[in-house]
Amino acid sequence: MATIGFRQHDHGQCIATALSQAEAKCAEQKLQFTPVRRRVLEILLDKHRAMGAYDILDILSAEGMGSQPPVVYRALDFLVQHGFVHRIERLNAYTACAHPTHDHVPAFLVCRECKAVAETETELTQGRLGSAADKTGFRIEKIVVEAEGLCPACAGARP
Amino acid sequence: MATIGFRQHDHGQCIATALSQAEAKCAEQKLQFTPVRRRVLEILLDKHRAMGAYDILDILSAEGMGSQPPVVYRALDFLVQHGFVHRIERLNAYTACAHPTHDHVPAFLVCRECKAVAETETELTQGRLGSAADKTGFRIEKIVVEAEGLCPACAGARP
DNA sequence: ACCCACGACGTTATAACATATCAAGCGAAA
DNA sequence: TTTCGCTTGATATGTTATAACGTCGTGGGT
Repeated sequence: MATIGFRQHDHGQCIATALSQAEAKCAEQKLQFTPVRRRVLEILLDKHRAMGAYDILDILSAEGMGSQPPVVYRALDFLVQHGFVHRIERLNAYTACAHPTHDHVPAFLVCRECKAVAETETELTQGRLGSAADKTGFRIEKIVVEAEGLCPACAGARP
Repeated sequence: MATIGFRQHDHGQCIATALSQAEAKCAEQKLQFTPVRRRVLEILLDKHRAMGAYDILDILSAEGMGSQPPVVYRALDFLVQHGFVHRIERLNAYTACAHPTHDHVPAFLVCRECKAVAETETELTQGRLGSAADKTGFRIEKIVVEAEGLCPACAGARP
């Protein structure tokens, strides 16, 4: 299941697995996997694409789970903080993590046409960025890598 | 002048140089380096840090150069498009390019405390991101690399 | 059993960032 | 001189995010 994205897969299974993994991790770390948090993760897994906070909020509020922005932002903060969800800076949007079972520096391929997002991982930290940080005494805590371009489908549609 | 940032330098000189380089490049490519565009670049060079569009707009409007958001966004679009300015996705902010004379994939070190920004360059495009793109048929057009952490000053202030 | 500290959630309001649209000015090309 | 293209002016609105404050429920210490 490496480099998931732009490909077919058993989606019901994929959602169920991810949800139960999240549940397990929360139990283990004594985190509260509350209904709102669970539902937000479920929505992101289900759509399997980057979604804006307000897109998610629309769904939540249609289901009577809170209709104000802070509700969804708090849930997203929690999910991001614990690695279940990543924020795509380029889109101001959020997407479920494709490999939540281990720590990693995620990297994204974002289609500028259809906004589809594929997640992969990157080594980095070394290389020029790391050495620039060392030289200047900068202490890196987090790295964002996002590539923008055309996904196969959109490139095919108008090549 | 590689990896400028978090360091002392002759700032007046640095601004003058960058401005005249921009001017030259615009002349060469028949681009209009209009007063608003010039002033926005100058402001970013002067502050030498990431600034929000509305921070810049405040300054512009105090000087009578247009007081509505589109004015500054249009200028920023122009400057970004031609490589004089970079957008920092992590901050929804903008910063003058540290090496505008050649094409490059910029990478940033962003201090989460004081929002200072240092620019460096990165190889990338190869490595796992490139190979993931190849595998899936994704066509990369642009890459964003941003590291968040603590700059020397802020790390020193509370270590 | 009590209470109280803490974390989550509800709600209002507002801040911050960005764009659509249409009209007007102005210089260069035809 | 007319026309074209690009820049700017101006209004309105859309989108993303957070501040601030109150309430509620749970679980630990007494």
